[in-house]
Amino acid sequence: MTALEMSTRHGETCPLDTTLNILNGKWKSIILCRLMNHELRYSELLRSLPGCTRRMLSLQLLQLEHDQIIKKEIDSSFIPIKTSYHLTELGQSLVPIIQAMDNWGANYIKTLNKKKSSNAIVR
Amino acid sequence: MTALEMSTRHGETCPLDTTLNILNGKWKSIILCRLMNHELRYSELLRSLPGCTRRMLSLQLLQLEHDQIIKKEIDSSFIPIKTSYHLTELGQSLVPIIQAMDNWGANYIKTLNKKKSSNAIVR
DNA sequence: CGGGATCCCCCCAGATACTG
DNA sequence: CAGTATCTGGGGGGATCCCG
Repeated sequence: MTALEMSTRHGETCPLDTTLNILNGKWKSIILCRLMNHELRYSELLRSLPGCTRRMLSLQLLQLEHDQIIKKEIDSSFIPIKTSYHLTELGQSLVPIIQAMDNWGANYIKTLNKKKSSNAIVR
Repeated sequence: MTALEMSTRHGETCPLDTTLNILNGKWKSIILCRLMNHELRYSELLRSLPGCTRRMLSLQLLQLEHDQIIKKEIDSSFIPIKTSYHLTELGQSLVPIIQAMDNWGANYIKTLNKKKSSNAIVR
């Protein structure tokens, strides 16, 4: 089921939910981070995601592909075959949002840490 | 467990993950949408979220509160007591991101629909 | 190398009942 | 009114094996 179908099955479509459904997934956001600058092969992605199983990587990649955020390229002229993944145009258009969320997250973390240390002083 | 703790327990902290952990949750995004413009009471929120159980609403509100995105106000001078929820400053700072994600989602949906109809013509 | 199929466990969330 | 407590099942995800 695509992110779009997920967010439209309840009657009214909430575009925000569609976006979150696309990014929602244990490894999707970090996968997109990895693919932001250059394409990567399956095994390269796997190695760059400590703790991610092959099953999970495949599932997450499949969903991102169904949502047309990434595209798979297969080079079967060699054995063993090589596959690589890269962002589609739609995926590229998501990059600014991802960066904005990353920036916001960094600021959020800083703010919380600041609060914590000032609380420590009060104590 | 807060969104920050969730995203830091694996060693390296990914701010993007922190942000997504905050928004990640079946009802959180739509709750934030409801609270974007004005505070709301618990029962008002519940009524504005068809399909959301009281249990789920309580859990989601609790998490958003722990992440310091929203704040609960209790007026116990009356019986029955009245509680209301509103965005914190941190929560307010998230609004532009939410709107950007909403806009992107709307465009995404349009793009997919356009593709689908052009495919229909080809067929 | 790059997956898919299968089994299985645990946790999330729904239903229901109770409370200050 | 504004929540908690308890029980329960269904699905997400890990482990393992298989395949082109």
